[in-house]
Amino acid sequence: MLDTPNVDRFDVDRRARRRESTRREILDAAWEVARESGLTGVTLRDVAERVGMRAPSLYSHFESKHAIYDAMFGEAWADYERVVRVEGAGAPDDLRGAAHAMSRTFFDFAVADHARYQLMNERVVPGFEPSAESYAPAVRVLEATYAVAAERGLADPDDLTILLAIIGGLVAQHLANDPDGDRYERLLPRAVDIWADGIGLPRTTPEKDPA
Amino acid sequence: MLDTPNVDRFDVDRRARRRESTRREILDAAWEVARESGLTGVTLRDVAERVGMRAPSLYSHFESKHAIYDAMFGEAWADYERVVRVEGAGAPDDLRGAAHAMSRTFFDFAVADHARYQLMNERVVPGFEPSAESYAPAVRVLEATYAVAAERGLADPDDLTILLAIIGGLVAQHLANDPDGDRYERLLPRAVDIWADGIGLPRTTPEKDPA
DNA sequence: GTCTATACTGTGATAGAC
DNA sequence: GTCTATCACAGTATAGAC
Repeated sequence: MLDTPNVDRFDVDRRARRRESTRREILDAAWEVARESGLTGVTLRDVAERVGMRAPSLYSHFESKHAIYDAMFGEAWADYERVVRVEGAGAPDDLRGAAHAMSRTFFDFAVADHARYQLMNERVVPGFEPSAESYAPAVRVLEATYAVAAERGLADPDDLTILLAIIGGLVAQHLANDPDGDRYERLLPRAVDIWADGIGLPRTTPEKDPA
Repeated sequence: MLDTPNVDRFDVDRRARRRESTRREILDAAWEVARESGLTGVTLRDVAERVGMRAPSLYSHFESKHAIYDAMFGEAWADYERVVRVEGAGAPDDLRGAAHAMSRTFFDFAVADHARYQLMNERVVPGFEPSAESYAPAVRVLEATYAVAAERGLADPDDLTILLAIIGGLVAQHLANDPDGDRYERLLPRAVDIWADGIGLPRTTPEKDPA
């Protein structure tokens, strides 16, 4: 007795795939609710209803509400990582130009989905802290950003930290004070240039020959 | 009948004072809970218990939980306004020096009480928006800041907006990533100098004679 | 006006039947 | 896996004691 049941590999695959797709549906519904009702406006009952379930059934797929937030967090940063990889490919060789491109990319991504940005970068959900696994893409993006800057001749990594604070500060002001306007978006190029001037980068695209 | 009851002005005063002091006790308790359990960790039952009441009794003094947050919001900005007035009195005459002093003041005030900063400057409480009355001191502080900068020769007010974003960005990073450390505090002077250099302010305290 | 008791609705979460 | 039932806890509305 206690023999291996008659379940071949195909059944296991199918079951795993089905389970994955249910998780996907739940996450899609959660994103939908977050965009409509705000990040903290997400309720399990609302999410469950959109996938044709009762709230407790969600616990078959996620350990808790925070686990759903956690999966969303990882997804958001993975999405941003993809965007950075695509747009970063065509980034200018000079540090100032790269800073402009990077800040634009970040600002646009941030502003496109307020709830997503709050989840990624602000501490809006009371008890939530991302797991190491979900945090990984965020770390990768940051490390890649520092590497890109170093390649383009950034002397002090602290200066990049400051640039990131500048951009984050403008995004925060935008979301808090002028979410539908362009008051802070307009300041973005100026802010980046102030930073570039402030750390002594050359004004225009530098020529290749040093002599 | 229906004569004016025998209540003189003293009784009215005393009652008003008693009412005010009860409000004070409630607000103090609310601040206490906010510092201990986080801003969103404040519950009416917890606040009520600390002032020796039941939760519904708070409604005799505040219309709602948001009304308590609103009073706290106004109080926090009024406190900061007071700090700015005191420390601003001894502010340097040059714009760079004033920027350094101002950013220090703001950063220290922000970091001293995380819950207070979240209430003042981040959108952490789901449905809460400050009333016009509570918002007033915040507006006054901002206007005064722009005035101080203009007096010291700031050419473009947008540049001050950018400075404020820089400081706010550093505070946000501090609170999110290194609340007990000094990783971002250390960057503050450098960030302000980058800004000052970037908008073309002289390096040292300028001398009065232009020739 | 101030406070309490009670209760209503909605939340995340758990237990157990099917 | 999904359900129903239920729990503990939240904010808050209401009625009534004082």
